[in-house]
Amino acid sequence: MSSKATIVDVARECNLSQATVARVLNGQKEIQVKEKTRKKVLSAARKIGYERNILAANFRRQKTKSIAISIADLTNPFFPELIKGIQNKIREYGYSIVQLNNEWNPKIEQDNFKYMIQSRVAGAIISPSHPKADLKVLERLPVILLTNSDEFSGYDTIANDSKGGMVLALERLFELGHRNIALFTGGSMMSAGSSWRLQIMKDFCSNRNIFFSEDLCVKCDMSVSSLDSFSQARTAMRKFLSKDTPATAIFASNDILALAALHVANEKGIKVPDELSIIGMDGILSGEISYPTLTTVEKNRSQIGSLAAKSLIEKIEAPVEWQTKKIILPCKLIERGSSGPVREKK
Amino acid sequence: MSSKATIVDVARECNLSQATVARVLNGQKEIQVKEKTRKKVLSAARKIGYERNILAANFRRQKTKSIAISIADLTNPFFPELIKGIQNKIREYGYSIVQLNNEWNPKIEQDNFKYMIQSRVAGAIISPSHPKADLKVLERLPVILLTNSDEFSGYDTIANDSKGGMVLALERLFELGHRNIALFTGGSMMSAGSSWRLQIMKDFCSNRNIFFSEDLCVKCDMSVSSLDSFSQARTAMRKFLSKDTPATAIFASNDILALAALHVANEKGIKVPDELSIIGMDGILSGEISYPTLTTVEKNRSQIGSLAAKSLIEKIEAPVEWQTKKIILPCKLIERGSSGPVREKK
DNA sequence: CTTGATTTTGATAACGTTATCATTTTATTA
DNA sequence: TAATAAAATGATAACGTTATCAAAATCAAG
Repeated sequence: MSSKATIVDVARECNLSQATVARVLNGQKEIQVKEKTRKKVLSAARKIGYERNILAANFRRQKTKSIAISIADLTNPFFPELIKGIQNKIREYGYSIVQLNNEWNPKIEQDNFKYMIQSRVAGAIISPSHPKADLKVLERLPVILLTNSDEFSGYDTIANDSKGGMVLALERLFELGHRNIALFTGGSMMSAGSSWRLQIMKDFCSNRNIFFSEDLCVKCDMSVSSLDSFSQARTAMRKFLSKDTPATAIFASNDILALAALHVANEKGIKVPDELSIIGMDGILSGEISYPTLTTVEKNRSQIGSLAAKSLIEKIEAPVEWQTKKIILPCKLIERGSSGPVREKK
Repeated sequence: MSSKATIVDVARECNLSQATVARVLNGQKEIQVKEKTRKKVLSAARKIGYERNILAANFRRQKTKSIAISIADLTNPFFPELIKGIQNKIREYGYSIVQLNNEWNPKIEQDNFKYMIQSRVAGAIISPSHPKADLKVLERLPVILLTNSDEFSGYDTIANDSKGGMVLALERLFELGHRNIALFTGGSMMSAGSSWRLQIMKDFCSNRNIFFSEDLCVKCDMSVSSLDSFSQARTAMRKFLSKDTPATAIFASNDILALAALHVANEKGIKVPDELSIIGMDGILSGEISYPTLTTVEKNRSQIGSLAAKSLIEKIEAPVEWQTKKIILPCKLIERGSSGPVREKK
């Protein structure tokens, strides 16, 4: 006697039609059934151990209460909190998460898209693994993209205002008296590169009339593994320091790079922040427990997740036409131990 | 003309029975159909844009190709890599992941268990959120637990040999000349506490005939948030140092605690590892990028995930009786920058 | 060519729910 | 109380696949 009891069994047990039983057990709104019969049904259901067969329900409705999350790599510190934000939001609405990772492999990503369609997920939240990810397959599926790339016009997107965030950090460093600011960037998988960051840097420096040279701009190879990136950034930092640069501050385009710079500074006995200020970007855990703790431009991943989930569910359940939305969230500067006022170099 | 084409449509298109079409399109082994008809079916399917309806297939079979992962908190650095390991393994077998988090809330955990049953997942990998988690609902579901708690006899379990790992660290410290080793433990959600660690410590010290006192044993409150735990552990470390302890080394039962100790040591100008060796446990990313990098007893989470997935799939697809397995994986000592030979204190 | 074995194909009944009507019961009003 | 409206329940047809068995086609051997 496994969990085989069906709605029909319950109906037989309580002498009611299966339609009525269905209304009580799986009906949307609690309307349209008498309290007395409801009780009768519920007790019968409990008695014979009825468990709803979601498979049958999904099949009949031709849709599920699942939403797919497609990301490249869960071990990227960016994602877990994001997914947590999504999870907490969708739980309220009774949806569950199908987790799809692609390890930066476009082929796997494509397969995952196809799977979403075939398995009739209700919608998807996608962090495209490369700027030209092919979303054609997903035509009719409600989708929210986690990106601010221009490549995806016509899609709903949510992302942080990285440009604004960068300016936030630069302005703060300026305020603290820094006039020689280095820029560490990593050409990531997603962004076509670091060109826009360089542009912002140039603009910023010329606006404030402060020194800038290409020497202050360090390009680090970003790998798919945080650890490899860290190691490569350390090498870049060592090389940078060997040039005896006049920089009193570093802005790094992500926390891993910033922590690498911090690590080498510690190694070389350079006092942070007294001799060198470092600001990163993202707000990962490691930056909160490093020594000193890392000042960073935080991207509120939990909030992004939560908003993405909310938008997606609205889109899924929207009765009428949906207006494409592009949400850009401001970043927040979190000042911790790695930044401070500039000090004269002896 | 949405993705409505069914197997019947394909059958009509190519003048074959739907049974034959089904055999070609969704049949398990490629046997039992002529090459000529196979071609005919495939081209017809492509022509009218047939997409398999997994919902219908799942319903008919009364089972899915999904496996559930139930954990407490995805932002715990322990889990992402674990899930990655699972994901990579199950992809080979065509399964997908339903991700269920419970935020340490037993009620949510229980709901998640129920959902697993109702949605007919093929199996589940569960990290119980507390030692007495109620698994009765899951009776007939193939399940692998990620725990080495004794509470779950009769279940398949996989976990690292934490006890052996701890001894590994202690022995190494002894080898390096340390004779005053402090123990930092955090009463976690799962383990009934740190009592067994204390016991191992006592045994170890008495075996080697080295000094031990309760003063060398520091209990830190572990919170659900890594950051809170970190902060509480820092307080504990400061208090510990204020007692001017003779300890030349610290073994911490997890990396967050170890990093907190390291952080305070840096703060106080205590040279690690010259004046103080610190060894943690887990092998989280933050320990690889801290300054100095953290020596730790690594739990290979990716391997655990991969093994759990493999076991689970074997169990799911096992035609006959399944023998309950309890797998305990050895830990590995990763020596990095925070440990070294003892040095005479002046 | 026949016969029998084997491979390939066809016809059709589930799976358990939800949705759509039709029907009955109850409530409301004149 | 009759007539009507409203609420509650019942009967039943899908949804698209897979599984089972029966039928037809092909092959092998005498």
